[in-house]
Amino acid sequence: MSTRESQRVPPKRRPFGDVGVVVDFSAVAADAGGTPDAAFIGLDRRKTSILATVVYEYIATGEPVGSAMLTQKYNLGVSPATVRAEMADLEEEGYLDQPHTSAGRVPSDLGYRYYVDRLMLPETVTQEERDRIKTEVGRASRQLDSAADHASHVLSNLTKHIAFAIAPRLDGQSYRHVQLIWIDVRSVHVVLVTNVGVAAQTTVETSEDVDPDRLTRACNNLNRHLVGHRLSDITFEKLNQLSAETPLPSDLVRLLAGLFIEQSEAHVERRLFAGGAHNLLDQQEFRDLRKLRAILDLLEEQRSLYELLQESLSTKGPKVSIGHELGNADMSECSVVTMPYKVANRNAGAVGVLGPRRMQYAKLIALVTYMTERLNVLFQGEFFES
Amino acid sequence: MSTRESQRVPPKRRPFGDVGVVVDFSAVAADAGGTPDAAFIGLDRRKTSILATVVYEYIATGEPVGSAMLTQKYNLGVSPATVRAEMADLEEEGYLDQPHTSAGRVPSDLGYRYYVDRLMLPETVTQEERDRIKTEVGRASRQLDSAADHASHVLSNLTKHIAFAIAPRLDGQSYRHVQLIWIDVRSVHVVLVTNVGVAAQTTVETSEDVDPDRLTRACNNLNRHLVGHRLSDITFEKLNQLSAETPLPSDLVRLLAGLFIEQSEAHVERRLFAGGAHNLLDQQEFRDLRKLRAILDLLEEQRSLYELLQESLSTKGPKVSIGHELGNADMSECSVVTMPYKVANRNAGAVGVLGPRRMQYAKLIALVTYMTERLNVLFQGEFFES
DNA sequence: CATTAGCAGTCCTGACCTTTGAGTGCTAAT
DNA sequence: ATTAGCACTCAAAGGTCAGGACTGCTAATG
Repeated sequence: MSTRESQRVPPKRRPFGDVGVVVDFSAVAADAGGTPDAAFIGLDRRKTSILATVVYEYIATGEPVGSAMLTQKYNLGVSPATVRAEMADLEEEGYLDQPHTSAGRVPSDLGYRYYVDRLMLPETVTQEERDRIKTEVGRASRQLDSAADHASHVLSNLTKHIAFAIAPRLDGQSYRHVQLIWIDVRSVHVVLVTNVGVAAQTTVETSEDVDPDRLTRACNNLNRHLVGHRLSDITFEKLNQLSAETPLPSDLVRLLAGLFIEQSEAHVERRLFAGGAHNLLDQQEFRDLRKLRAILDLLEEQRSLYELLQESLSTKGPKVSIGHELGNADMSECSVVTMPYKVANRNAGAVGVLGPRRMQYAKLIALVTYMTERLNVLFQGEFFES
Repeated sequence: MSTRESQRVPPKRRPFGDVGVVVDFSAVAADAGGTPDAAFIGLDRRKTSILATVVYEYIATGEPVGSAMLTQKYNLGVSPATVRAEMADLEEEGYLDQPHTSAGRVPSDLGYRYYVDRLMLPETVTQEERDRIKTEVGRASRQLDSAADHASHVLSNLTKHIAFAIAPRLDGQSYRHVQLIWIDVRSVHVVLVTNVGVAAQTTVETSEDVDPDRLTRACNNLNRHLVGHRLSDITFEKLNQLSAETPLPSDLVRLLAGLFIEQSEAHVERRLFAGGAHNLLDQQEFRDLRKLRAILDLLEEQRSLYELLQESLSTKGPKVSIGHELGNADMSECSVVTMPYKVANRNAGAVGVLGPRRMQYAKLIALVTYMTERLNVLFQGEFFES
């Protein structure tokens, strides 16, 4: 029925084509794959198309979209009145919202969700984008933290949103080498190298005096005994035992243990990298300073972002969280795209992009996906020959 | 005359006392030291007092200050009309501005300058502030970059403004130790330790294969020959010469040379640490999003901040730059307080605070000064026994 | 009977006006 | 020299109003 309708009127311009819209009345069915109707759970074709068009248009313009404008701009082949009726239904069913009685419609969380899950067409990453990501990740070389740092920077630049990343967990990695560098009698610099690169570097103030020679011996001793072990297998007891042979300051042993094992809680702020907050200023939805504030505070605090990425660790592909799905009132006008990356074939970290709900989901998914692919390559293997 | 005036009227409250203002009609003269009139270049006593009060009040409230309000709140002992006349003079002479005909007065750059140079009373740092700075600087231990990073963080938290710092220059420091850590055949991790701590740590991708044993020998060779040298004395030629004995990949030699010598240009972004941009949101002067934008872009770019700090390297005490003095149209509504810190008794880095011109100059100077004192202590000496 | 033209109704937006009040500069009196 | 008094200015806040972009409803229609 509706399909016939849209074909009957000879389109003055290719329907949707001019504006690059992702879906049209007939195309939707085709895109749905084997069972066309699978795409339309709860919604008939025309509703689906209208929903897609509304979401697409709203993402593009940021203005509530009205029926007249829609029929005209997208050559829908039906009258505004019909579109209005459909929109009213879609609102009833919760896919659209109306800011006020005499305004157009705006997608609801559910509307965005439906769009993301079933309607939008995948986007690609341009060659320039690839290049920037590749070189930037490349520059991070084998420093695990720095990779996350670079990832968040380049992603925020490319997306013009806030981007964030966590450095890889260490527990899937294996011990290669620890270098204890004597700084002075009361401080030691520690560099931990795993099978994928430099995993940690930090300076400890010790409460006992340290002798340089003894430090070297202890260091050799550690390396002799621990090389090849998975970090998560190295217990505090084992370290203590090794330290008994060639004594190390207890602070140092504790620190090492912390590096190898604890990992999770204490290091939130050290492991999360975020950037691009200034991009929020360009988003019309954040012209309200209080909303802006709320988001910036969230960033500052880091906790929420960290948890978002942690959650995504257990997923496989990209994960989109829309508005209230984020479970945080302050973020109810935002969406987040996250995706885990692997170290030695195991999810070990994640990157994400945070922006207004009105974001280019497909594009961001493509970018985030490509970024994780590069990180996967960076971290994929054993770089040591052993 | 004017002094008698102010004494004739029995003050209902201690003049200026209640609001903690920094100066009153008689006090100004006293504070000026030996030659009282030295403080009043171009301005008589009463004008000076009024200027001081206007600046103080404006900094406190952010509202243009009018004559009536001033006489009343500060018990000046003269009538609003008199104050008005004086204000008109002060405006004439360029110390005050008037946003519009029917508004009160606002300090001009020149007004702030006069206030900062001659009128304001020094502020102190509270015990809490001391403690926070001390512990935070302490946590940085002997990592030079991390000290700058911590400094900018804690300063931005304490001041609620943007704070920034540059990591110390290396050229005054002397070589203690380089650790070359073999990561894989094509990457090496480099840790440079100087007489004050860990000065650099970075990973290089080499274009030639690296043999671990040879790397160790080369490393020992470097250390044997270079220990004790000032970094600025280590030339590219010398490195090449050493590398001839025990060959190192040319990339690595270049990197080392860069670490020791080049320092200045290439590393801007690596050496500047800034934080606290979100604090701008609370400043009423940045409610205009475009101004906010301009400042954030500046931050992003880093160049300007870096240059500000570089300039301050040649000064001794705290340096205050007000509005147009900053020489940057985008910053014409901001002021900056900077101060250098020393490494081994030589200016080697600097910290700064950036905020609206309407800032608590005395307080910020106190905080910045204390911060540099702590950094000086951290970096003051030779921590090695040699 | 799904669709649609027509229409009344809603309500945001922006332009324009008025009022209010804080603050000024001038002047004449002290 | 100082100040009380006064007319004047101008930003900010509030109120009114027309315009316009929508809507939902209804009756007509192929």
